[in-house]
Amino acid sequence: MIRRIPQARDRGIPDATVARLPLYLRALNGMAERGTATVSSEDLALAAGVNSAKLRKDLSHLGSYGTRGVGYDVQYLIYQISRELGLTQDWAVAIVGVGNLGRALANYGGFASRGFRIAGLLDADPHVVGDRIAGLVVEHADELESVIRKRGVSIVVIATPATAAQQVCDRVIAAGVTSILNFAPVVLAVPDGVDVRKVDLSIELQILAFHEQRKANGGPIMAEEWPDGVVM
Amino acid sequence: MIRRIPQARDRGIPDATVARLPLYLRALNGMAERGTATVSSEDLALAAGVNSAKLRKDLSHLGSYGTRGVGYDVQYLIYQISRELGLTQDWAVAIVGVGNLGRALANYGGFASRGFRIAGLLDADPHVVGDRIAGLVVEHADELESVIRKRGVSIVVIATPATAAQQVCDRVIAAGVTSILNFAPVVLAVPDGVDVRKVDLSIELQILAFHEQRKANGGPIMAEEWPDGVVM
DNA sequence: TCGACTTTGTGCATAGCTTCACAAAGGCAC
DNA sequence: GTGCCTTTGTGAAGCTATGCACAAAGTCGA
Repeated sequence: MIRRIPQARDRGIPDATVARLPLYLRALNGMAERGTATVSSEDLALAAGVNSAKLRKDLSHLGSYGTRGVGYDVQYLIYQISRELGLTQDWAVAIVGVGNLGRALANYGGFASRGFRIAGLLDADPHVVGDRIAGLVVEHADELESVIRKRGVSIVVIATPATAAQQVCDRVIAAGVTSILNFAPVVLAVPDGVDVRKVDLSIELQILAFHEQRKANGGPIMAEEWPDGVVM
Repeated sequence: MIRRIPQARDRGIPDATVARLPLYLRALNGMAERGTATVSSEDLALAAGVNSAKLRKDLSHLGSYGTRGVGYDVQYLIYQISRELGLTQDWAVAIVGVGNLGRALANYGGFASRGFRIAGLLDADPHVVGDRIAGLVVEHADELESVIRKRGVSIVVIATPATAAQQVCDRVIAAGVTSILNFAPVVLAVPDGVDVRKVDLSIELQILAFHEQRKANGGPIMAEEWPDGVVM
């Protein structure tokens, strides 16, 4: 009865591998553009910023697509990874929340080129509704369910303020969506079977600050006590 | 001679733990705002979306800040986590690339409230230079080194197009910066001792698409062969 | 003061991920 | 063909992270 939702154990492709496949795909696309026909695991690993043994093991989870003594056919590998990731089909994506971040996402070219078609932009602010962004007219958030159903949206991007995120989340799940990309700084509560991925702009900075502090101090501040004057 | 740069083994705090501390901090801040004085590992874990044993083990790496039978003092724990992450000091951050994403970052309230002060906005486009965003005037990218040195910038956010990212990266490293948050879809090459964290808007969508495909098909497409008509 | 109750901190077992190192497999020159 | 060279794919080992389960440590009422 235990169903681990965000895991990729279906056919045994480890999550860590799935997370790196888009990286390999990007490196391969760059090579294809430059006309490279085949590539060794060593070179591809270098371009993707990983170690070559890891790359080979990752690819081996998809199948045996290399040729010993030669390497991997760039075009063929692009196809295989794309297929595995589900990028050979078209995904209709709706973006909820059209602030600066929503606009940045709507205009980001990296989506369309990978099979992600933006099928709707929605916002609750009447001042934003009706704006034309990236070729789409912003619709009112009230239309959320209807947009999802009519346009076959299967992935929803939440780029709303934190306060609205859970409500939007509940509604899109009720409308049948099971894949959500959340940019709002909240932990969304979702039922089993729904995948949520989270991108948090400030968490990354905080992790950097941690390392930067360590570099600067050569160790943590040793005063572990509560400083004077702070009320407990 | 092997120096693992992006690792946090300085005082033995695992990377996985460091990555979750900001999450706990956010949950704690919410509780503090609602006036909660103490919290159990169970409740805090619930709010942060992790399991309580993991939370306790994470916190135990920082020290023994809980009280058995009671829980954790919210204010005290906020202080300890903040200190460990280096958020009790002020960090000067420069954002390079003021497109939609750069603007979203500049306007994002989550930075200022955590000790990250935006000390500079830079762009290479003369049409953008001079714009006033979030209280700052956008400066020309030529000023990069001077802004970094004069304002004590220690963390740089790269929000430029992919083509400019490596060049910007090289320049900020030459100017002494060792912590970089990269939003451009490229793998940056950096020397030892420089931390790069990467946020990739399209990789997350691709991972979602993978899981969504698995849900839809109940397994991978079984045609593993190269489709007819595609040139190898 | 004492005993019942709560909750932390952690030893241990397990699962997952990374890396090494090498046999197996294919290409290529002659 | 044959033998050498390159590069893949993978077993095995080591490392990191997770989660259980419980002793230790504290609170609180009587």
